[in-house]
Amino acid sequence: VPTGVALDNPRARLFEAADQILVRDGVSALTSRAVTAESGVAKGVLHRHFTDFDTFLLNLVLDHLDQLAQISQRLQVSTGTATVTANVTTALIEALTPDNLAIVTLVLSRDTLRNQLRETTPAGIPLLAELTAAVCDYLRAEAKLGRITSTADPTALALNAVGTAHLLFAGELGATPDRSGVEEVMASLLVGVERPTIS
Amino acid sequence: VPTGVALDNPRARLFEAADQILVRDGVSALTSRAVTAESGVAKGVLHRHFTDFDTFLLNLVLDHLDQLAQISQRLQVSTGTATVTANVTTALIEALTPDNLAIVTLVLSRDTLRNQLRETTPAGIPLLAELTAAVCDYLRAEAKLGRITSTADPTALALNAVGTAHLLFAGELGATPDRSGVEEVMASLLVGVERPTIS
Amino acid sequence: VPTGVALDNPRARLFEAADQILVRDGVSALTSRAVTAESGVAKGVLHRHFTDFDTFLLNLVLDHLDQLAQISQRLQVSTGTATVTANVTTALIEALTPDNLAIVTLVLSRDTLRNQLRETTPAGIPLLAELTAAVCDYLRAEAKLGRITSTADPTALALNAVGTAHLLFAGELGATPDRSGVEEVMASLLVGVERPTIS
Amino acid sequence: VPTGVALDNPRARLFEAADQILVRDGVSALTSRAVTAESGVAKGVLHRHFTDFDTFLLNLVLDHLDQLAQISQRLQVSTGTATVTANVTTALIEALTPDNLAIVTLVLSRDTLRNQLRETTPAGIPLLAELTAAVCDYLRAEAKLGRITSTADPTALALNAVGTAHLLFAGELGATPDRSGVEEVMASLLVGVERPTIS
DNA sequence: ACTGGCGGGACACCCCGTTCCT
DNA sequence: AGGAACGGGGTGTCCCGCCAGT
Repeated sequence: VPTGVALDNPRARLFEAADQILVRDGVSALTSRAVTAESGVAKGVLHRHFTDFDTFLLNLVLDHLDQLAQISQRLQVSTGTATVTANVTTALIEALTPDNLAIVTLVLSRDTLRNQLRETTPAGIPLLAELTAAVCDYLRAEAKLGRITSTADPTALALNAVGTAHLLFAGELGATPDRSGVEEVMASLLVGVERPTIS
Repeated sequence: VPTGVALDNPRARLFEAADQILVRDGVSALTSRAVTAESGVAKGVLHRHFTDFDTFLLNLVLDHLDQLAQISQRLQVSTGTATVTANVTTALIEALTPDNLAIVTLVLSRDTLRNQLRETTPAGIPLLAELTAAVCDYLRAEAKLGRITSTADPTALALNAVGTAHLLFAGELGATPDRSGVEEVMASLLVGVERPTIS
Repeated sequence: VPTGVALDNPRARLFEAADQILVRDGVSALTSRAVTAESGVAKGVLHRHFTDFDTFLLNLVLDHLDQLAQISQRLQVSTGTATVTANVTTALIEALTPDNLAIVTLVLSRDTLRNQLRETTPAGIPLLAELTAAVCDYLRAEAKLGRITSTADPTALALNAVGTAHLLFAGELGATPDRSGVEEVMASLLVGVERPTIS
Repeated sequence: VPTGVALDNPRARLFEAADQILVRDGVSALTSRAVTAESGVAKGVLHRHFTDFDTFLLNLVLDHLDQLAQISQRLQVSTGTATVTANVTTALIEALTPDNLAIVTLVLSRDTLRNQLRETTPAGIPLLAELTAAVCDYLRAEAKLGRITSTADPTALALNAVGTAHLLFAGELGATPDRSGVEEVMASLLVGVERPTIS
């Protein structure tokens, strides 16, 4: 049943559909047909808005990178508030959603995709590298405020936090672990580093 | 083209070929044809030794799990020798080879494979979960010897070490990072935990 | 791009565009999109003036049949003038233009189109059958005038003339053969049939 | 139901299937899938034996050209036997089968195909041009035997015979016209040219 | 036991005819 | 009138599993 109406933000719709497929059926189920079928649009729509399916995937990752940038910004803004452990925990939970974890797996499993992302993420695993950098920046800011000890290495701590969280979150299948457990792990990570805020 | 000649240990040859393909071309290139072609063998050979390509992949992972078990054992044996940092570093470098990292990605990208591995690895990411458990056991043993503080949480430390190392190793593409860098990161992880050995 | 302006005789414009496409790019290039694009018109215009693309094609052929009817009439009017060979040659050259030859190929390659034309052309190949009938009528008229021998079979001669000319013209690709060559062939065909005009 | 047995002359099977499709369903129905389905063969078989579907079509035409060459040879061999009219009629009926007529239409409707055939058939319509040449050669041979008048132009006569026959045969849809009718037309064509054989 | 062709399915990409909102 | 979308189809390609020969 052909309709002459222009779709409302087709890119976003396709991205959303791709996310649902990734989380529900895994990376191997993410085909162009599956995306268009999931979003209830014609096959040609994808190729009208993206030159290639590979290009679509690349933009899908970039879209998630944009969302991650917003989380990073919120983390940065939270500097000096609450506790360092809480702030980092919040950011990790927000960042390592099933969507984003699936995106990470997608990038890892598609070499061409990863190669294309070498421009935005020259080193490390896309998304995780950016997240690590954001946590690192945040810790550096907290260090300036004196909320973590100056002897702590922000780079190592960030790598640590993200690596641990990734292992933790990716281990569960689809289900996000509850906040208290994550916070506990993060606290043990930052023990001896975080200073109690003096009020 | 000779026929009828029995191959010498075809399973090992196929596994080796699969590893080479994984490291060289990525998980998406690991097809049954690629495996048989890489090992210079007819397509039918794979199906004579494995009922299914999925079964082949499962056994490939199990093969790597066996190798990992040997590394774990060596780690356990090293208890009390050298330094904790050095021992953990050695184990991580031995365990997180490009081969094994590719196997991890392979498992993550193939849902059926991961589901089949739920029997051997009920929680966590296959290979990484086993590695974490091994490190945890090792740290517990060191704690008994008093080489790490009794207040340290071996589970959290192990998760930490493996998560960090995975992020570090998987970030590089194919190239293993040099030992000194890894040892540094592990040292910062174990700072305040590892006690200097009293001689 | 002005909108709302009624096109000047859109049917003729579309037909003309179709002819250009046929001659330039061949029958396989004659799609609805090509026609509207060639005539610089929106895709919907074609369907506003024709219920169907098949209907458009049918009317395209009928349009050429109309033009052919005018040629036939001119041939009939020429009875008694000049020479029979010259008159037939003129009609064939006028009729078997690259446009019309492409239309013949179009009809031959589209079964539905040919079936629809069974009403106007019950037997033979559309356009060629009509042309043959016209030549036949003309020859009969000349026979009445005594300009060709009464023993000649006009039907066979007409079939002959058109068949030969079709082979000759369709062999060239786009280029119409020069008149002298065609006249020569027609003369050899009518040798022993055409009587020299007694003045 | 896969069978490991190598197909018996797959090219011939595919050609035969293509012919059946052409005659039954027309040129527009001749797709690669239709060919493999008609011959009861897997899709990949066509691409295993031909690099391209276009290449397949080219070879299909060349195959028919080969068959035509055999007919031409039989015509040449018949020189001096029976009557010229009978021999030409036989050749035309054998050559202008529904198969070959469909092939002619196929070539006319596919520009790329025709362009590729410019090497074998530089001028004229493929198959018809070769047939015309064969008839011309035959007539020349008969002229040497004195069975047709030396004043007759073999080239024009051949063009005439083939053009007329093509019009006649292609006018019928699928059904070959009966021999007597064709022979009558050919006789009228050769009247005044063929000399009665003196016994 | 190994070899190599086949069956069948899926996928990306592309084109076509058509509808219909803006 | 213009242009986006739609559904269907076609091609080339890949991949896995299978099995008759060798």
